[in-house]
Amino acid sequence: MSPTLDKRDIDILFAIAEQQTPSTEAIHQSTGIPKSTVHYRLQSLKDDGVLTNDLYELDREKLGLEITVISEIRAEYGEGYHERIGKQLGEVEGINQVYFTMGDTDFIIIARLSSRDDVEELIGKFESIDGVERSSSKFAISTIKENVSVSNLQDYTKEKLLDAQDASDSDGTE
Amino acid sequence: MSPTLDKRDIDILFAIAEQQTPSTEAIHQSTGIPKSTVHYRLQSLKDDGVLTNDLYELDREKLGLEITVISEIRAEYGEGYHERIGKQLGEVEGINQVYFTMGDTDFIIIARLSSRDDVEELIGKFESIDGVERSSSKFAISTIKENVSVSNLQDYTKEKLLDAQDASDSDGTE
DNA sequence: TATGAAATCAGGGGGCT
DNA sequence: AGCCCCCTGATTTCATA
Repeated sequence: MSPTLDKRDIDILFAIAEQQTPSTEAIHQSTGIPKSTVHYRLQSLKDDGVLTNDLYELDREKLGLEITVISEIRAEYGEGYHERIGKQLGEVEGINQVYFTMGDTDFIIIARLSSRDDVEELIGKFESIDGVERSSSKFAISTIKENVSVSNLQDYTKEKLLDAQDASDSDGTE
Repeated sequence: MSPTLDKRDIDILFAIAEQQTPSTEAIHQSTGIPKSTVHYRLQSLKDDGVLTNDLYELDREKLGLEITVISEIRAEYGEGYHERIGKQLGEVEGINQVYFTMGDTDFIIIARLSSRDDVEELIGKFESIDGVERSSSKFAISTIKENVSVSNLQDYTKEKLLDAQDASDSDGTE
């Protein structure tokens, strides 16, 4: 089932990462691989599901999502519990990442929000999920490294994002 | 300084997220906003730094990076420490995200690796960074939700990724 | 599968509203 | 700012090895 990428595939993927663009032309220029071959390989990578979608990277501070919350969640144990709870966590507005872990916590989630009120709301939301026992949250003072693409927008409603814009307009960040 | 996105900008961004493509044409079709206006708005979003780069989303399991490690790191306190340590953490091979937090830990990092050996190596690496006191790591059994783009490749060497491919070839995943 | 050449189509710019 | 229209050039297809 493994796609088994060879050196050429990896070269192409790195070229995309380095030049920050998936353009056939750019890949061709930096790797020397003929344009149509690049095209051919890219097609295979997409078919194999290695590359999924082509989306822009997004600056979430600029979107007004300036607060990063990292929460550890402990949940009741039972048949199919993780799956259901994990799924529900993923649906909570603002949650960008959900990891199911082993050890003393069951889930670790990372959320991006625009206000203190949102944080309270977030915690309220996941504590109200059936099976969630308790949670412990931390703020990230700063995000030193993280890549996120536009698809994360689907974690929010348009309304929230518009509110977030208004908020950052009036808070002197102008 | 805030870019102040209006409803139209948000609509365009959501269109990209929903259709999983940043194509001017696709955005035009789904929003009804004229092509050249879409073009104009996209340009502004790029100029403002809201949209950074256009990169593919990547399936890291398929790349052979099947292990997710989440580590909490405690570091010595001092002038400019976080900045330096955070930067060094970001440079460790395999680390995809670095958050600087408040509370009982100083950094939370998330790494993607391909083998047990890599995990040991990873922990060795960040514990050897000057100023790092101790760390506690968890494995994610599964990643329920997460978006990542090709730029994450820069967290690895080509060699590692090729090795990862070999490993998944011979482990019966074929 | 890989490639060169040819055809197609989307992206980007000029200028008017 | 918004938008129509045209042109350029990148993407994709096709035929061949």
